[in-house]
Amino acid sequence: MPELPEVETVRRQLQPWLTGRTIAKVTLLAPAGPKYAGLERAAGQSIERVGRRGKFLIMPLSGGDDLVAHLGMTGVITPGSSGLPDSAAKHRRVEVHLEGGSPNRLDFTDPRRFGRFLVVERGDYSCMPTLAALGPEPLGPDFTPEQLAASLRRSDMAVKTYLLSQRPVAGVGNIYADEALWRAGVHPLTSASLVNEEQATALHQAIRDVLTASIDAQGTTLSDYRTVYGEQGGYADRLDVYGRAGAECPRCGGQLERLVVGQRGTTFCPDCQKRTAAPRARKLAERGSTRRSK
DNA sequence: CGCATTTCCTGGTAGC
DNA sequence: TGCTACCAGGAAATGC
Repeated sequence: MPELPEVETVRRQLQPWLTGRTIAKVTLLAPAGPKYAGLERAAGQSIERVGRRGKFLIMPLSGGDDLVAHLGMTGVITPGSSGLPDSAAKHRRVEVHLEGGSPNRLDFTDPRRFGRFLVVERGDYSCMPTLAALGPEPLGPDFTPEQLAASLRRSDMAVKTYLLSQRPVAGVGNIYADEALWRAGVHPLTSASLVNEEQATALHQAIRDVLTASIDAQGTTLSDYRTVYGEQGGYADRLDVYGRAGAECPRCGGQLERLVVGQRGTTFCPDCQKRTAAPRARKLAERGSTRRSK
C-alpha cells in the first residue's frame, strides 16, 4: 500500500525522466469518471516537474494545469509496461504518450481501481478534499513537535484514526501509523487530545524516523507496490509491528496483538503502548470490531 | 460542520 | 478442482 515513502520513491524516479517532457496525448483505458477527469487537457502541455504532497504525486504542467496521481492501494506507474507481469495488462488504466525519445510512454496500472489519475486547474483540489486539507509534510520544516501537539489537542478521535485522516500530518497510512505509534509507545486507541506533550514529541520523531528509514529502503512492498523500474521496496523486512500480530515485540519480547481501529487492522504491543484513558475511543472500537454480520 | 459509516474494487486464500 | 465467502484498505460519498 503506497504511503509517503513509496510515493516519494516513485517521485524521485519519475523526476529525471519526465521533467521537461511534452505530453503528446493521453489514452484512457478505464471507464471515464471523476478518478480520471480532465486527461484530454494534458495533450500539448509539458511537465515542469514531479512533485509530491503526502501520498499525492503532483506534476505542474506548462499550460497552467496539474497532473495529479494517487496510487491508491495497487496503483503502479511504469515506463510502458516494462517490469510488469503480463497479467497486469488488463488493469492498465491510463497511457501517457510523450513526444521525443524513449521511453516515451508512461503507464498507470491499477487492478483495484482505488487510485486516481487526473488533470485539474493548477492548485484547484476541490475534487480531492483530503489533498485540499492536507497537513504539513512530515519531513518538511512545518512539521514540528509543537505543531503536532497542537493539532492532536483539537481532536477526540483515536490517535491512529486521526493520523490516517491526513490532517495532523501528510502521508502516514496504516503501515507507518502502526510503526510510529509503536516506536513512540503510544496506544493507537488513545484519544488524540489526551496525547501529552512528551508523547507528541516522541511521535513526531518516530514519524520522521520511520518514514526516512523506509525511503532509504525504497519503501515497503507487501504485495503490489513496485518502484517505477519494477523493484520491490526493501522495508518490509524491517517492519517492527505491522502485520506481525502474535509475534514477539522487538523491544520487550511480549506478544504483539491485533485490533481494529477505525475499520483498519492494527498491530501494537500491549506492554509498550499503554493507553492513558480513552473511554470514547474504546466504545467506538468495540462497535467497529463487533460489526461482523454481513 | 464534523465525525462515523459505507462504498468502491479484485486478487489471494481458507474452507469445503 | 472448483466453488463460495471473506479479507485487505485510501479517500470520497453519504448519513446523521
